[in-house]
Amino acid sequence: MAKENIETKALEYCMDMLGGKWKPIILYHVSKGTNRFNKLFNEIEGINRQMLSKQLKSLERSGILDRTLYGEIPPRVEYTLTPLGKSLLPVVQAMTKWGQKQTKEKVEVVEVPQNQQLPLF
Amino acid sequence: MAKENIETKALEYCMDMLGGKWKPIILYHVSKGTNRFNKLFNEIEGINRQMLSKQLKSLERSGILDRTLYGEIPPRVEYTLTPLGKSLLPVVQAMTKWGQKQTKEKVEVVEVPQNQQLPLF
DNA sequence: CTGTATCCGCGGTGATACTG
DNA sequence: CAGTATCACCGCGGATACAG
Repeated sequence: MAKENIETKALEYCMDMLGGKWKPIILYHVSKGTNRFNKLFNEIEGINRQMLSKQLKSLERSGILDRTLYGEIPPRVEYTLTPLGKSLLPVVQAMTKWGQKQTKEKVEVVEVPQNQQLPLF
Repeated sequence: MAKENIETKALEYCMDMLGGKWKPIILYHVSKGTNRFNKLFNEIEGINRQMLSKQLKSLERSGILDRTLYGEIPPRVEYTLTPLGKSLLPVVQAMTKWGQKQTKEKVEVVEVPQNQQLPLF
């Protein structure tokens, strides 16, 4: 032992933040400028209010989103990315890019040659 | 409607592949060259055999891992990344990098200035 | 060595209705 | 407009034992 894996901890930490079905999607929409509850609710297909509320609260607790309540009638709430949330966008973007590539290549299944050693990590 | 969100679908697709507690961690270890069952089992702290088996099978079904069984006694199995699996490494790497940064900055909490508009997406 | 079988708790996820 | 309350399902994740 003794070799406590730093990368593993980092991955776990990240998955704690981004885990679940909705969080990356919410982050994406907020990053695009959608910041009000019902707007998010309408744009995110398949979610219901409770889920949206729960996930928003979770993201808020994690320090990824800020929630601003304006004391108006009718009430207005705006969600914005914190600096921490913004730092997460490259990750979301990497996931998006990968997903787009795959869903596209479903059609044009090209023979992918065996890649050589990737020097990642 | 009609505005079916491509990025959202891409994100969902990616989360289907990488979702759950263990998959990114397994991918990371396999990418580092650990490819035998018990080696993975020993290196991944906190997992049990069934979970490892389940996740490996799931990754195999997703086309992310290849499983090679050598007809030897005792049996030997090796897991390797498929091209699809390799294409996923940048995503895992992005998550790792983010997680490392955050866990480090826990100590040296510098005042982070308000970032200007990020042109992501 | 490399798994599978069985059993189970808990929480993520969800539909619906109600509230300030 | 922006949530919360309630109820329920289901499968992930896990402990332990068994198998080829």
